[in-house]
Amino acid sequence: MVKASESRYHQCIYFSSNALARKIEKLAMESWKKLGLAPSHAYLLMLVLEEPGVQPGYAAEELQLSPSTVTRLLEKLEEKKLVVRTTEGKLTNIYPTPKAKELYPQMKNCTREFQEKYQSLINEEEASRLVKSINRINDQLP
Amino acid sequence: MVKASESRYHQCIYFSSNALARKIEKLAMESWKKLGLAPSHAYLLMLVLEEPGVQPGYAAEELQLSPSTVTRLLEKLEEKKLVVRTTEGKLTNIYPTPKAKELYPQMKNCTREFQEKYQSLINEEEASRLVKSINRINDQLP
DNA sequence: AATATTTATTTGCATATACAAACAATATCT
DNA sequence: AGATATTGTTTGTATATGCAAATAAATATT
Repeated sequence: MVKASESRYHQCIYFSSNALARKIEKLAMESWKKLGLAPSHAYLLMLVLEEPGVQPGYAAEELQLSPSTVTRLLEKLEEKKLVVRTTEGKLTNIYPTPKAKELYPQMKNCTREFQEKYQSLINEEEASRLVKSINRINDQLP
Repeated sequence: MVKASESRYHQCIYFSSNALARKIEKLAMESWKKLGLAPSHAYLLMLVLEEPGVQPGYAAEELQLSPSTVTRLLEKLEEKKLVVRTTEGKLTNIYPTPKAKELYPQMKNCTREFQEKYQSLINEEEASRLVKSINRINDQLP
């Protein structure tokens, strides 16, 4: 693999940001694999575990995903019997199943493992600066 | 939209990097829309225009995409009569069509427009620092 | 109260991307 | 030269994601 800093597009945030996201995604996938969950599924499920009854729209905001993506993720989590949705009028509430509750401690472990994994690869201080900087810029973007 | 810095996952690089990539992708899409090209198609096509005869594997490295993704992008560009592939043995060369060559100046404009657009939204110096920092970390990741 | 507007969620459709396997050709080794 | 390994590309299949439209319910307006 050509180093990012050697690619002809190294100065372009389009490539840098995409490449970073894909690499981090892959790292996260490794950590969550043992539970058979993709990172996005896992984080959504953790949100549901931490706030039972949470609504899809709120989850979408928290996870910075579109509502439709959250619907799709929920379909998968429901198939796996990890959440149930109850609809009252126009509102939907999402609840974790007992199976999901049992999984929670292992999920916390995966989170920790992921943090450890990427902090072993990246200088911790630089990583933390980077995240702050990315967040600041995310807030400036539409 | 909840600010990135207010989301419960604001400290997690998984979310930050994904959110950034999606936002930048959207910004880039706007710039390229007028030519009917998605950003990844556009950058691949520019590479082909700048290095006629380039091979898919090399393009994949430059664009930091997998070879199979490049194949898929090329299929689309071929459908649009913007590139042709010639295969000799196991090697493939990609060439721009005259139609693509005509498009080149407009493509350069889109690139510039995209740069301007995101630099109007983000403090230029901070953006440049961010890109450098992202590249450094990309190089540290597997 | 009837109509119009807004809000929350889901669907239909489309794009982007990758892994693993399949091919296909070339290079290496013996 | 023949067997084996390596390399470059494409396919089959799967995941992730979003936009725009469709639904459906709640709220506001007249």
